[in-house]
Amino acid sequence: MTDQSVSERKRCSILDAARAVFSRKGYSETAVEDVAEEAHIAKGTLYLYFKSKEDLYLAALASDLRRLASETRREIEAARNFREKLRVFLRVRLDYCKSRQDFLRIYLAEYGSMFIKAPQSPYLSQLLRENMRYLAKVIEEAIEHGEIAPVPAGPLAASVYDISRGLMERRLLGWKEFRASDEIEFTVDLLISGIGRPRRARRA
Amino acid sequence: MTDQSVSERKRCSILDAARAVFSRKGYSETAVEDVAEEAHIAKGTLYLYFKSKEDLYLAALASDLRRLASETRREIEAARNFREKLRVFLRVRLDYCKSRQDFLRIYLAEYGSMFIKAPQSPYLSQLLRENMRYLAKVIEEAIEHGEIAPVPAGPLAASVYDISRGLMERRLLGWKEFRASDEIEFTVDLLISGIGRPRRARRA
Amino acid sequence: MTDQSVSERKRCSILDAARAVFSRKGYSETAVEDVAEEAHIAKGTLYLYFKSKEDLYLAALASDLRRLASETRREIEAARNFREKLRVFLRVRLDYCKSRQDFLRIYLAEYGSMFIKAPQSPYLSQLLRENMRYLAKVIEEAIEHGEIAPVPAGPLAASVYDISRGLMERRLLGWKEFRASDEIEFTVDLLISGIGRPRRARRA
Amino acid sequence: MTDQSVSERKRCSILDAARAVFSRKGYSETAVEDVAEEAHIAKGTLYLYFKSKEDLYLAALASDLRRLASETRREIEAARNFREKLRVFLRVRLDYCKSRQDFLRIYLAEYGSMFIKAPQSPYLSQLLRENMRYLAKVIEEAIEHGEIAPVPAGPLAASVYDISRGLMERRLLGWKEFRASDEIEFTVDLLISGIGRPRRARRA
DNA sequence: CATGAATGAGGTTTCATTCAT
DNA sequence: AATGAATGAAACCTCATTCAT
Repeated sequence: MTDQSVSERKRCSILDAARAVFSRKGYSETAVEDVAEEAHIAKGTLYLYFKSKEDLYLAALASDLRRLASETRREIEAARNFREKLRVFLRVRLDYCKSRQDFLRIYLAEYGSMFIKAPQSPYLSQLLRENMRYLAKVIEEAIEHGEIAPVPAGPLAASVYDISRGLMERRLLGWKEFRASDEIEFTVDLLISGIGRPRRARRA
Repeated sequence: MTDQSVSERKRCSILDAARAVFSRKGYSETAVEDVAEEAHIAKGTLYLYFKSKEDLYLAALASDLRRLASETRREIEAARNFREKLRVFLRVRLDYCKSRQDFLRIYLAEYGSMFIKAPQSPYLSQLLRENMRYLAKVIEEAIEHGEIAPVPAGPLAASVYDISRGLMERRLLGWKEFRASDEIEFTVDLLISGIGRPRRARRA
Repeated sequence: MTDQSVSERKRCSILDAARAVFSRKGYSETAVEDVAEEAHIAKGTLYLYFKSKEDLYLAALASDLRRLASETRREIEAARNFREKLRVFLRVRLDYCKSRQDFLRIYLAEYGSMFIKAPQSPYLSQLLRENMRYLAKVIEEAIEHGEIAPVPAGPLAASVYDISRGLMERRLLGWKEFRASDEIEFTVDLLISGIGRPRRARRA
Repeated sequence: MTDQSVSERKRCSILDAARAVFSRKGYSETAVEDVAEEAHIAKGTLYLYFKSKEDLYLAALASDLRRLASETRREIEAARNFREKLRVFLRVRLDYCKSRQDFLRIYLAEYGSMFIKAPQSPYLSQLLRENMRYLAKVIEEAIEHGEIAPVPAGPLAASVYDISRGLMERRLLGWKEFRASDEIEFTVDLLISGIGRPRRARRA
C-alpha cells in the first residue's frame, strides 16, 4: 500500500515537472532529459514510469484535464440556476488561467494539433466530447425547467466551450480587455440574453 | 517579367506542397525532404526559395491567412446589414473548411502553439489582432447605426472569432451536428438575439 | 575514483583515435564518424566527451602540445651547459617525429592555419609564445653566465624554434639529408659558431 | 592573340579574387560562390577557367609562388657577395609580407597542410625543393669562393628557409620584436657569426 | 528501483558541381 | 562565353530509448 502510494507520488512529481517544462518549451523543443532534471531524477528512471515521451506528454495533459472536468462538475452541481451554472463554468476556467497556466498552455497547444494528427490522441477528443456532452445535459435540464428557450443543446454547449476557450487564451496572452469578473458577466449576458426573453435592463 | 513569374510560380508550388505535407504530418513530423518530394524538386532547391524549415512553414501559413482576411473583408463590405455581415463572416470561414482544409489544419495548429512559444510567430498574433480589430469596427458601425445594442465591440468580436473557430474545428474533425447553413443560422441567431432587442420567434 | 579514471581513459582513447584520423586526412576531410569508428564507439558517444568537432581537434592538439612542452622543460633543466640545453631541445623534438608522428602532423597543419583564421585558436598561439618565452629565459641565463655572446634573446629563441620546426617537417616528409644526431650537431654548430670564415676548431 | 590575352586576363582576375578570399577565410570556409562574387562573375563561369575548387586554390598559390621565386633569383643574382645575397633573400621575403599578405597567408597555410595530405599537392613540395636547391647552389658557390666555411649546403639552405619563414610568420601575426631591417641584420649576423663567445666586431 | 553511458537513426542545412539556356 | 537554378551527397549534431550495473 505504502509502496503503491510512494510510487504514485513519484509519478505525480514527474508529471508536475513535465507540465512545467512542456509548457515552457513546447513538445518538440523539450528534451526528455529536461523533464528528468526538473524532476530531480535520472533519465532512465523516467522510463520506468512512462513508456515514451509522448506517453508522458499525454499523461501530463490528461491528469489535469480530468481534474478540470471534475472540478467543473462539482461547482456546477452546487449552482442554483442556469445563469449561475454558466457563470460558474466560466469562472472555474478563468481561475485555471492563474493557478494552472502550465496545464492550460499544453492543453491549448494540444487542442490545436488535434487537427493534424488526430489519431495520435484520441483520448483528448474523447474527453472533450464527454465534457461537452455533460454541459449539453445541463442545458437540456435548463430548457426542461423553462429557464431558457428551447435551443439545440449540443451546438450551444459547443459555442460555450468555444467562447470560454477564447477567454482563456486571451488571458494567457495578456490581451485582457477588462477584469475577469466583467468578462464573465459580459459573456453570460451575451449568451443568456440571446436565449432568455427580452433583454431589458442588463446588469442593473 | 516571365522570369519573375516563373520563379514566383515555383515558390507557390512549393508552398502548396508544404501545406499539403505539413497539414498531414504536422511541423515536427515533417521532414524538409518530404516537402521537396511532394514538390518534385531536390532538397537543396527548396533552400533557394526559403531560408529554413520554419520560414517555409510560416510562409505557407501567412499566404493563406492573408487571402482569408482579404476575402472576408470583400464579402463583408458587400453585405447590406449587420446580420448579413455576420452570416457572411461565418460562411466565408466554413467554406474554407472545404476548399482549404490543409491551410486550416496548419492555422489551427499554429494558433494553439502561440501559447507556448509566443515570440516565435509574432506575425500570426499581429495578423489576428488586426483581423479582430476589423470585425470590431464593423460591430461599432452597426451600433452607431442602431442595428444592435451598445455592447463592447472588442469582446464581442473576440467571441465571434471564438465561435467561428469552433465551428471550423468541428467540421474538420467531422463532428458536424448539422448542415453548415443551419450552423451559421443557429450562430447568428444566438448572437443577434442576444444583442438585438426582444427575440421573438426564432427559426420560424 | 575508478569512475573518474575510466571516463578519463575513454576520453584519452578518443583523443588517440582523433589524432590518428586527423593526421591522416586533415581536419575538414575527417568526418566525426571516422573518428568514432576508429575509437570503436558510436558517433553520439563522442559528443558526450567533446562538444564539437573543433573542440575534439583542439583537444587532441593541446594534450600533446602540453606534453611536449613539459618534456622539453624537464630535459633542459637537467642539461649542464647551454650547448647541451640546445642539443636537448632539438633532440626532444626530433624524437617526437618518431613517437608522435600523428601529433606533429596536426600541430604543423594547425600552425599554418593560424595565419588565416587566427582568432579560432588563440590557445595555440598563447601556448607557443609561452614556450618561446621559456626558451628565451634559458638564453638569457646563458648570457648572464657568460656562456654566449649578449644577443637579443627573443629573436634568437624564435630562430631556434624556426629551425627545429623545419627539421621536424623535413623528417616527416622523409627529406632527411643525414642522421638525426648529425642534423642536431650541425644545427648546434651553426647557431653557436655561425658560418663565417674562421670557424676553426669545431666540436673539439 | 587578343582573344588569348583577354582570356588570360580574366583568369588572372579570378586568381586575384581567389587569393583575397582564401586568405581571409581559409580553404574550407570559402565557398566557390564567394570567389565568384569577388571576381564579379557567375559561379558557372569560374568553372570554365578552373576545373575544381582545389584547382583554383592551388593555381592561386602557384602563380605567386613562381613570382616569389623568380624575384628572389633576380635579386640574388644582382648581389655582390654572399652576405649581401643572404640579406637580399630575407628582404625579398619580408617585403612580401607587406605587398602580398594574401598570398603569404595561403602559402603558409598550405605549407602546414603538406604534412597531412602530401600527395594532394606534390606541386608545392616540388617547387619548394627546387627553390631550396637554388639557394644551396648559391651557398656552394660562396664556399668555393672562400667566402664562408665549408658547411653542408643543403642543410644550411633549409635552415635559412626555416628562419625566413619564421620571420614572415611573426610579421603576419604582428609579433614583430623590432624593425624589419634589424631583423634581417640580426639573422644575417646569427648565420654568419653564430652566438658563441668571441664574436668580436660584428658588422664591421 | 535507479542510474546515466551508450547508441545510431534521422534532422536540417550547405555547397561543389553540372547543364540547359 | 556566360549564366545561375538545380542538384543531392554529405556534414554535423541531437536525442529518444535501452541496458548493464
